[in-house]
Amino acid sequence: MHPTLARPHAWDVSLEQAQWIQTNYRQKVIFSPLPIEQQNSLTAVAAADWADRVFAVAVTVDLDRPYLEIRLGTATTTFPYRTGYLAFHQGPAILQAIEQLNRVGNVIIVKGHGLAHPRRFGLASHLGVLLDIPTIGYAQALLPHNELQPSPNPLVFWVTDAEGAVGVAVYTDRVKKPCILSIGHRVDLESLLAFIHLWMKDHRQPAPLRLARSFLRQQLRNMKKE
DNA sequence: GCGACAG
DNA sequence: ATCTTGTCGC
Repeated sequence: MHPTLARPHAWDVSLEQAQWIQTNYRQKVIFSPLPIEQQNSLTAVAAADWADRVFAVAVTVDLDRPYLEIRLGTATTTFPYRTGYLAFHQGPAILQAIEQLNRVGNVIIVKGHGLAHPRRFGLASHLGVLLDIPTIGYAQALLPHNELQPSPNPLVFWVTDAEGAVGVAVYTDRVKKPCILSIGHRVDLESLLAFIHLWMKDHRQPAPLRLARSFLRQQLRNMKKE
C-alpha cells in the first residue's frame, strides 16, 4: 500500500497501516497548556464490545451549570482489538457517539491512553488529533514500556517513557492501583494536574466518565437479555 | 501460585 | 470489554 494514502481517519486498515498512521501522526500531537477556565465543560467517552459490534457512550457535562447530555454510538467491528491499537478498534463507534452530541465540552476525557502508548499515539491522542480538540487519556493500567517516577506529591507519580514524561499516575481512594492520566492532545502535564483537582477531587474516576461507563454497561446488559 | 500489554 | 474471587506483590 502507498503510505501516503493512510490517514488518521482511515479505520479499516491493516496492522502495518495502523502502525504507520501512529508513527506518522504522533508528531501532530500538540503539547500546550489548557487553562483551567477552559476545563469548565467536559465530554467523557468510553466504549465496549458486544457481538462483533463496538458500542460507545459520550457524555457532556458542565462544571458550574446543570447540563448533561448522553449519547450512544455503535459500529461494526472491523479492526480486532490488539494492545497498542485500541483506536482502530473503538474509534469509529466513539466518533459516532460524539457526533450525536449537541455540544462537545472544551476537553474530552477518553477511556484509554494518550501518549502513554508504545508509539505515543494512543486512542486519546488519536481522537484529539482527528477532532483537533483537547483530549486527556484515562486508564487503569500502564502499558509495560512506561515507568513511574516520584513527584513532589506522594500520591502522584510521573508516567515516563524513554523520551520523558507523558502523564501522571494518581493514587486515590484506597484502591491499590493508580489511575493513569496521559496527555492526549492540546494539553500538558500541568493541565492534567489541574484536571485532577477540578474533576476528580479524591475520587478514582471523574464523575462524567463514571457515568458514561455505567450507562454503557447498562446498555450492554439490556442487549444481552435479547 | 497463575497472571502481570489500554479496552 | 466480560467472567469473577479476593484484598497490597516477586
